[in-house]
Amino acid sequence: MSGSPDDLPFFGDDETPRPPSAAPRAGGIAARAMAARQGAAAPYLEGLNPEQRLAVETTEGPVLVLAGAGTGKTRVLTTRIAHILATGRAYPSQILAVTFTNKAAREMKARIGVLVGQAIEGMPWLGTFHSIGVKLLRRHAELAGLKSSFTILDTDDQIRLLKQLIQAEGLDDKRWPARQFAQMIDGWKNKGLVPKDIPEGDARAFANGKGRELYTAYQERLKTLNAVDFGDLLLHPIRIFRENPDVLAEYHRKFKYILVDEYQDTNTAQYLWLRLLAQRPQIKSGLPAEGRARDRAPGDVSPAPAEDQPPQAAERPVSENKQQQINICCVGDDDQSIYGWRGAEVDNILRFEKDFPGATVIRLERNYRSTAHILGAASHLIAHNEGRLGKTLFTDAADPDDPKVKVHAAWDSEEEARALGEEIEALQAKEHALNDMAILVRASFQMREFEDRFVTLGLNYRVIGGPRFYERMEIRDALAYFRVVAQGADDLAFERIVNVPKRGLGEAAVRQIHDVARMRGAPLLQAARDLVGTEEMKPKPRAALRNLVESFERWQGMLERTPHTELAELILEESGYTDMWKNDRSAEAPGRLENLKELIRSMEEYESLRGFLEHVALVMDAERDEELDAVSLMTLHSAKGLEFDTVFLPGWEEGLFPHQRALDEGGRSGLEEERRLAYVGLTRAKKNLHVWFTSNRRIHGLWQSTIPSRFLDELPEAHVEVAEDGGAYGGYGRPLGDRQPGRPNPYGPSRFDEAAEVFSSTYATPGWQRAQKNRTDATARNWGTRSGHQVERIGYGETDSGYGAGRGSVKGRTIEGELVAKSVADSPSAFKVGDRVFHLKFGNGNVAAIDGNKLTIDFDKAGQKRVLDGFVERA
DNA sequence: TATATGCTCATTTTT
DNA sequence: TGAGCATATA
Repeated sequence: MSGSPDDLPFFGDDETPRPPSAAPRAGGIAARAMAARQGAAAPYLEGLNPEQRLAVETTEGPVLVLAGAGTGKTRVLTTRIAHILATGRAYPSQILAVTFTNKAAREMKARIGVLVGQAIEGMPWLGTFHSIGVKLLRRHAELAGLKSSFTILDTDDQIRLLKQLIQAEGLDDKRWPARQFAQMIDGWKNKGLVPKDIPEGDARAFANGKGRELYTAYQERLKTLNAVDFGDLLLHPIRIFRENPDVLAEYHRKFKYILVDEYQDTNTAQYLWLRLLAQRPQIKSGLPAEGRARDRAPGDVSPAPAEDQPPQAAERPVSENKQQQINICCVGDDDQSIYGWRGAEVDNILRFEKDFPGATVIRLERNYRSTAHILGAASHLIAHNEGRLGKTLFTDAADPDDPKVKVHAAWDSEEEARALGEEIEALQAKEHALNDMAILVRASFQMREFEDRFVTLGLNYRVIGGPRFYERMEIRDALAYFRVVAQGADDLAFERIVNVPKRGLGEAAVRQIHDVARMRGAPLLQAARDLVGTEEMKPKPRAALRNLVESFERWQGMLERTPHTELAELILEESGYTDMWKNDRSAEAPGRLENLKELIRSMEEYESLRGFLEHVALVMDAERDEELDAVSLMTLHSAKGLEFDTVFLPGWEEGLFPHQRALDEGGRSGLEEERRLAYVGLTRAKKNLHVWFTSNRRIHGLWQSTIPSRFLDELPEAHVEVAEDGGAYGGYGRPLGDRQPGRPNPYGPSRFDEAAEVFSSTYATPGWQRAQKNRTDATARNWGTRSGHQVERIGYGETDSGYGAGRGSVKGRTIEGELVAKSVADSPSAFKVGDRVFHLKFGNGNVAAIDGNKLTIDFDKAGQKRVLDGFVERA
């Protein structure tokens, strides 16, 4: 982002835009532009299908491209930019292109580079919402009461700050956790709400009604720290635009084309931000934000969010202003909106045509990724959602040999992992690269079982997602040192490392520094410097502090003349930070030292320490090792945008997927988002798709029986088959003997023995049928209600099959508003200590202890386990 | 200041 | 169940 010519002069390069008719410069673009104008298809247009081409060539006016999974979305976006440039419609700096992730931005830059050649000097305004926000804010910082050198706080800093504020208010920080409040603030900022705008109900909900005060105090504190959080990167520009029409007008003049990737993921703040930039006189009549009824969960009685208020004056189109038309093009897929829980408003994309009257809507439905079976399955599933813009993916590349989508059953998660591992090994034997396979789970706890299994098998795997490099403790500590050196006033950074490694500067010392800082209105480092010159501190801490302050001064003095990697290394050495880990005997210590080395290495790419810090604040991703051939393991969320030849989707059980919490908290729209998540999962696969479910899963340490996900039932029979290993219980792994032959399988052997048959006829087990019935009976209106307490016992031995069972009070699980499972805790346990019992998974054993419906059993073979009494019977 | 013990919580995650 | 956090304890 730095170093582009656009950074320095204010609007420098496009004060005098080249008129479209000007003679093109010799070279790549010009030649192509000529070609384009003369009607000969420019080379970059070749190979586009008609819809894609239309999306590329409809450069004027608002355009919405509904790009289904695997339909060449990125290609359209990049080609469109190339086209705009090549035909001389705009300079690179007149195009605003926003993405959500750095990865997407990087990819786009690279691809445009390839299309256009090096004739352009990069795209200064191609980046994430946040990186562009930083850029805007650095230019106009003073209008937000900041200095342009402001620092960007991450979540960790944010939480520490909030905690201080909560304590300063005299509130109990356990009753009112800073983390939770940080989330609330995020939520407000996602909606574009500053303290005075937040709904009264929200304001009261936190800290004995002090929510609003705390939010205000937080914003003030940020200002004094000359800092912003991620949300501010959008909010400040919005406010600046609203309050300074002249500034906004500059950008209106500047940006001729706006492109937005993943529009379905935009939140309200991003929407407002975009609309400010893209507003045109035409919008005047249909003020978009009005009368927008958000889909709410029943029972949500909080007042309408402020986003429903009419926009403020500054946003209103200035009709008399003869501004140029700004052409906005949003690309997205409403069916892949899976981030509602973090503020994304699917509504933004659903409403596009109203927001931008006269918009051209182009659907990309030709899929280049998956087989017809996979597409058929995905399309059929997603068709169960209401409120879609509607698309149906198709492919021309149908091959009769393509395998159908396979559904597999497993007894429990352990067997699921084992069977899946075998499947992978079998594929590997058939020369399939592990890199082409992925396991996509709903929740990260599911990964563990696979990891364990793969370790046993010696199968390479990689976890995508997980804790990020820059979030690791040692990295953040190191960065804090660098921050203090580069920006002496960074109090949060200073605080983080004053006593890391331990220098005897405990709570008391820090308190003292704080007091001085507050009294003088100076940063902590400054205060510390003053403090060591006085007698106020005890000798020991004073010496330690003096040493630290002097070190910082020394390092700051070296900042300009020492190569930054060298300086960084020196800082970590001299501060004792490296030694701290060298002396640490714990298992992670070597890894942490390795990470620190990696950090220094990664700094080499940057020109200076400051440049590096700027990058780090926004780019939180780490590269993956492409060399290794390994199976990818990740959540469904992190799989969006990726594709693999073979995809495994384990854990398709009610309660896990769709996740119970999504159902409880999100109601119908929660379910629909889960379904979109399933759709995302299915459409990641190019050739082979395997879906799994188990009958038993351990939740919070207790074994629970589960029923197959309703999503399985929403897959079309024509494209799905039940895997031949379907008798997985017997087929894979567990020897029959383990299962006590002759004993009736309490949970219903039919499911496993006749899996194939069973699946094609809606999983004809008793439990499933009952669930089915409940589902049919329960109307959609019942969402989220607690009424209709229907008691049911599933399986054998008075089993409680509900998630959350065994937790004491309310038991059972809601399926579309009906309780199908129930507690057995109300009734005294049918067992007593010493009873001989049998358990399906663990075999025979003796009851060692009883706690409500939870039994501790000493199993003959499996050792001591805790299980629900519903899972055992008398032996 | 280091270790022990208790308590709470348990989807998804970018910037 | 078990991880992460916070307080208790010596």
